Amino acid sequence: MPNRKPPTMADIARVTGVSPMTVSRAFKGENLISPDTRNAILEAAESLGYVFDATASSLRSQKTDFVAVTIPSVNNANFADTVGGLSDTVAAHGMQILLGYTNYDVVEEERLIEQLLRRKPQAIVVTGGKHTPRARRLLENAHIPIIETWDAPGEPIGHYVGFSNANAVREMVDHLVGVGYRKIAFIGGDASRDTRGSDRRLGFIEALTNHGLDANRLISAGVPPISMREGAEAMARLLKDFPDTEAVICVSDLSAFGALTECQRRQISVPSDIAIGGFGDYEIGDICVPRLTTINVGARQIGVETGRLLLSILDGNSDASNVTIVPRLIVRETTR
Amino acid sequence: MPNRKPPTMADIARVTGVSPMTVSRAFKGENLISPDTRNAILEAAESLGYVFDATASSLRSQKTDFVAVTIPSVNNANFADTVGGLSDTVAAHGMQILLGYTNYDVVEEERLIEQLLRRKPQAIVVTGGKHTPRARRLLENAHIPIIETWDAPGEPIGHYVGFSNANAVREMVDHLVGVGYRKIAFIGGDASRDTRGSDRRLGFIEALTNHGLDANRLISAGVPPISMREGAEAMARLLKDFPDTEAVICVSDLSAFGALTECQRRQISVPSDIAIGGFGDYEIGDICVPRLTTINVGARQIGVETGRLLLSILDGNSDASNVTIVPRLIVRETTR
DNA sequence: CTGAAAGCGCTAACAA
DNA sequence: TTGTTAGCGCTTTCAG
Repeated sequence: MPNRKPPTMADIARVTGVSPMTVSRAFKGENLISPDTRNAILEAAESLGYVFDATASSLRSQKTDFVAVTIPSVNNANFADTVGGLSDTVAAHGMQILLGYTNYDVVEEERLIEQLLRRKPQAIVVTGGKHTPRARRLLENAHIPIIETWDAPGEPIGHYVGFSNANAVREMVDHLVGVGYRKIAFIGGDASRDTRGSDRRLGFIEALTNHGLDANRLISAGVPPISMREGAEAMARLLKDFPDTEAVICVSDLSAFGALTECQRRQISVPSDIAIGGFGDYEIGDICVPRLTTINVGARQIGVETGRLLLSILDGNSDASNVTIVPRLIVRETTR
Repeated sequence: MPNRKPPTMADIARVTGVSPMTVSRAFKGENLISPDTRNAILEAAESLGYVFDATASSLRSQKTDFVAVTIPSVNNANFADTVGGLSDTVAAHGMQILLGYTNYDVVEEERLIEQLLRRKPQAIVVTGGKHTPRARRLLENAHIPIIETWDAPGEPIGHYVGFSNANAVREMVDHLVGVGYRKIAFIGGDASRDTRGSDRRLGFIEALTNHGLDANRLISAGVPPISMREGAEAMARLLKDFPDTEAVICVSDLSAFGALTECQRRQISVPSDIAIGGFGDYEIGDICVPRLTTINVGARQIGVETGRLLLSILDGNSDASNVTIVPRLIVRETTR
């Protein structure tokens, strides 16, 4: 019958005839104790089925090697790419991501941040720059590096790795106007929840206004995140309410693809009858027929840069600087 | 100037004039101490900016409330749905997901499992039923509930919530043969890495053989996961190597959609010239034109059931039983 | 290169 | 309802 309790360093110490401290050193690194002792310890550990207890280590050393991360949704290729880039970058330094989903809701985000901070992460990465006052306070009081991503926040709490969603859309509007489109619409979600979506709509309105064009062709597709289906439904409404629309910008490639399918169902030709622009450069936009004009915001890059920034700060580089991502307009086949 | 060190329960105890134990009880629940004392403690905590230390709590109580989870890829809507369902289910009981990505590699999975076990999770959920011998041993020795998902493993380590990938594809083959298709192909990834993908290919071969049909139209689309683009490339190869193919089953909806776009680019009509079947019932398959015939495996349901099973086991229900998911064939427009 | 002592912040166990 | 004592398993610190 196997022992009820899992072995500890003390058990290994006893078996090997050394002190627990030596066992600890054996696990910590290569050159802290003699190679022979170390080998004996590691062998004993393996044969006892020892598993290092990160909880005890964390408590004593006050280092968890956790990085807390909040994203709006699990199921979004853009945020998944960011988390992937971040995870790969920090995992190389032995750090673990602690992930939570806000469901595009700042109240849920506050609850989540509180939960995550109890785990004593070494740093926290949040998506977006809008938080409840209490969430802001919690973050400020945590005394760990804080990185806001996917936004260039007006008042950053700590650092940020982001870009201006408004400017990105503005660039697309400028391009569309430049090639001759005048009656341009926007499909996005309800304004209140998704701040990045709102910023994109704002950029759209400002850009059209700057060109002296009407910015009243705004279709709300429901509560974020906007699905492909909601994009299709919004396109149906757009075609009904503003049948003379020449081009439409969608809040994401997913809704843009949905809008494209609606056109296909109605034998409306894209881009000759109507042009479509997306946002986010998802895989689908590069393969669908016709291929989607979109904006690449370097989702994975955001994660990688966030990881680098964070490691640099934790490394004592206190004047590590923010990263501003420059989104790239990618003109493909859904616009002329 | 603010205090350097964050406040502890001892600090709250001092301020409130009670013992640390009473403070601990105040955070634990409603009815352990008098309401007045509790309120005073919670107020003091808030004004001191206290944050509960889950690390210390975990060490002392030997309960981390972590659930470790390994999935092949961050960026896959099916696995994201599973994690979402699991996360929602266990979060209601105060548990936190600890997520890791194997990149479809059992060696990476082994490394990951070792890392995750150091955090002393209460349970571990792995995707798939194939592991390295050492990974198996680590899991068995962990003495926590183990749940294998997305597969009905031949030799389960602990519990499982899964289905037979082979049977699911078999069902689709039976349907296709039933409606008259005879020359049927399969597009999938390299056999070695993705065991679920291999099982699907196996099911394909067995089913065709059972019907007395040739099962030699096998196109390998590269290293898993197979992207939309790789699906398109595989379709191009299929059309070249086996131009008289009547129907093709793809290892996932993503590759199926890619295959569909390749047909669209070549003015090949689906399903009249060639039929396409997918796997996984991703959102895209329900909105693309024409809509994709596919198999729904209840990705989110797998997560929810896994969460329930796990909570039931942790609740002391030692004879909690495995869950076998029944995949549903969804016939839409890409097959006749 | 190795060891002894102490303690990280919390809570189990027992006592009042 | 509240308090006291001890200790979870590791590592910091200091000493050899």
